[in-house]
Amino acid sequence: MTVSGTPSILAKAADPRRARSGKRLTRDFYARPTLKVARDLLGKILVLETADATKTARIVEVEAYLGGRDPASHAYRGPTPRTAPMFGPPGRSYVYFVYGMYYCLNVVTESDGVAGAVLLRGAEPLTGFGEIAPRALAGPGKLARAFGLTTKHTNLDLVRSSLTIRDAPRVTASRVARSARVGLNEHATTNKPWRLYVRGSAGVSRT
DNA sequence: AACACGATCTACT
DNA sequence: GTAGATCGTGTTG
Repeated sequence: MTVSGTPSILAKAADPRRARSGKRLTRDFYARPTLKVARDLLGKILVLETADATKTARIVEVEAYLGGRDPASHAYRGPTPRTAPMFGPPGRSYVYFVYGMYYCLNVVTESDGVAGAVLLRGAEPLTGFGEIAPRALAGPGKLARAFGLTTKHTNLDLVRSSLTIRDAPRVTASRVARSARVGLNEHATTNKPWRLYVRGSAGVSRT
């Protein structure tokens, strides 16, 4: 921010939202308030490089999970072995196992020591899924399964590892929709509209 | 050591 | 719309 409110060239160059399509998102992108990171992750490209292939998909649905003040967050009651990544440095992965058969991928936000994460809930496959590629990865379990992610992929550094996110053009505000988060216990009052998705995308789990 | 349950998905009525 | 699959995790005893 500048004193006048008009972004200087330097401030603009430092803005983590600025488009650098194709390049890895850097640490400063993740080291921000969770809701802003969630919003800006829409349209970005999730990438996993393996010996076989490089899988890529466009992120179209996310949910923000704030730490200590968010009763729906795994981090609400303090760190445990499972949730430790949420309290660690930004730009890491947090993968957890649910319902005895599914994995969910999160991106860790906020500064080191402050809990926060964005759940990746839906994506549009782009490359690396073979001839019979699915048309959509709608739902966090399906997304993680399509990428072959397990708890072995938790706490990986997205800025340095083979699991990463590449920059891509920002989704326009008119195409972004918000709703309450999915699959939470009662606590309707605490279920804020922190689910963000791209209107009309096949990769969105529900509308 | 035992227990209750979950940031889900699929199949079936 | 509802039930069943299936097991790691956190909590309680």
